[in-house]
Amino acid sequence: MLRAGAPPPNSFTLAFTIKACAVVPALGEGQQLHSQAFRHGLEPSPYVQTGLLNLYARCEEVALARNVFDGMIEDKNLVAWSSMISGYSRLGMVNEALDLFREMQAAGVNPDEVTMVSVILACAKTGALDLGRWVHAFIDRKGIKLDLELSTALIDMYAKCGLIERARWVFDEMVERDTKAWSAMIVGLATHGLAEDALGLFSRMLQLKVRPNNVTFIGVLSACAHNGLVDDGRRYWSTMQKMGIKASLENYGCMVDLLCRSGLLDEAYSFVTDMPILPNSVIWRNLLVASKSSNRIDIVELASKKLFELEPQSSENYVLLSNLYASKSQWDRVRYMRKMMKDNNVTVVAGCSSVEINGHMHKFVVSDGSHPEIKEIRLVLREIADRVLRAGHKPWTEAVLHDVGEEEKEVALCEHSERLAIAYGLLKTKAPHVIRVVKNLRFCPDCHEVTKIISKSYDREIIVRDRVRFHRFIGGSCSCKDFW
DNA sequence: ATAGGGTTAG
Repeated sequence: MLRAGAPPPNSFTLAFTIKACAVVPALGEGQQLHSQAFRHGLEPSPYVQTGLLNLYARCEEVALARNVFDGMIEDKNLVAWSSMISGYSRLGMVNEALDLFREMQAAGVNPDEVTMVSVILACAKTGALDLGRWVHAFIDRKGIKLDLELSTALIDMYAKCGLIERARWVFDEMVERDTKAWSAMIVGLATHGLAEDALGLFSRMLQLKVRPNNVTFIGVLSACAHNGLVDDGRRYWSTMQKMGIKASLENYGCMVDLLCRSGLLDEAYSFVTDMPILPNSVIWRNLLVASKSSNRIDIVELASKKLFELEPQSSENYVLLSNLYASKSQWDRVRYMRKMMKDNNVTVVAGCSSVEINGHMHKFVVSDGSHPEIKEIRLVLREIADRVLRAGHKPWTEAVLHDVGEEEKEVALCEHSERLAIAYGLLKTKAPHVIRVVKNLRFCPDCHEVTKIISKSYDREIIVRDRVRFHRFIGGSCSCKDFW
């Protein structure tokens, strides 16, 4: 790396090259620079250290980052704390991020705008609304300035946590807005199914001569897709080309989604086959789901073939196809999918739910017995079942899986991840507390119904929601309407 | 002369 006879690096040259590796990001090259720092005795330089810390954080190597962080024995500065927090946030490790944030203040270091962006990001990523709101209040209380980046992060956080009106409020308060700020707001409105607002905002953006980018168009196109605006969507697609914005894979994905939801399967199919770039698994999956209720066996076969080529290890695809065949009573094919899973050593990854309690996110997966308080949780679960039954409702939803054994089925039914999270929430809070559960996968209308009963019976407001989707589905590909 | 931050489909 370093030529013979070249002048030795100093803390300046090293810091710059490390930063270059961080922005790429290039882990291997960065690590070579790390050993150079050792060799030339430049390790103690705070600039080199924070550079390395940030490099590892951006490479999602949080353990390596932590190593550097812990090695900074002298006073850790604000930049080091912020970098470490952002490393946790990037990985969605919201508890670690917030614990560190608290630790930082205990150490007498005052956070600034940059620190707060990372903290807000962690809340956005995990859907931790109570925490997010607390962090926003903290920002106000400390008089931290809502600059362009922090405002954009707040808009995104509120939108992802379901408070679109708060997101709008932050947006309206901004004195200066760039493409990213507009995009965050437009995407947020689109996820909430507010097409009219999203598209209205987009035209205001154009009026004000702010140039949109491909992310802005993700918002615009998905707004159309969520609301069945096929013609508008097509028009915006050509607008995008006319503006000289190169469509990204995500933009193509939005168009496929638009056509699929509107029941235009043929058109979606030729759109995919005519794409100038290779479609990814999201696109093939969308097409597969859309062709579920059609007679287009050819599309089903091609899409599943592509899916298994692209993601042979993803259980999602096997389950999807297995359920598709089951819905058509093609049991031999269902069995074949099961066999394929076994042969390829694919295991089902369970969905998970989290619940916010006293500033921490507690995560649960289906049938997870590893929680230290699982005994108490199970007692609450039993009590819930009794109360729901007394209210005249079946306590558990029917299994979606088709050939699990009876015993296995019993467990799967009783210990839905969101049910565990609700039970824990009931255990840890007193009426009339709001229990907020975030589910990583979509939950079924039946769960919604049961949740209402639990809510009433325990005098607690219980909100179970999907992590990021807030719109109501329309069109042929999805039918789940009950989100809240 | 050096360091940490925001928008991305289903």
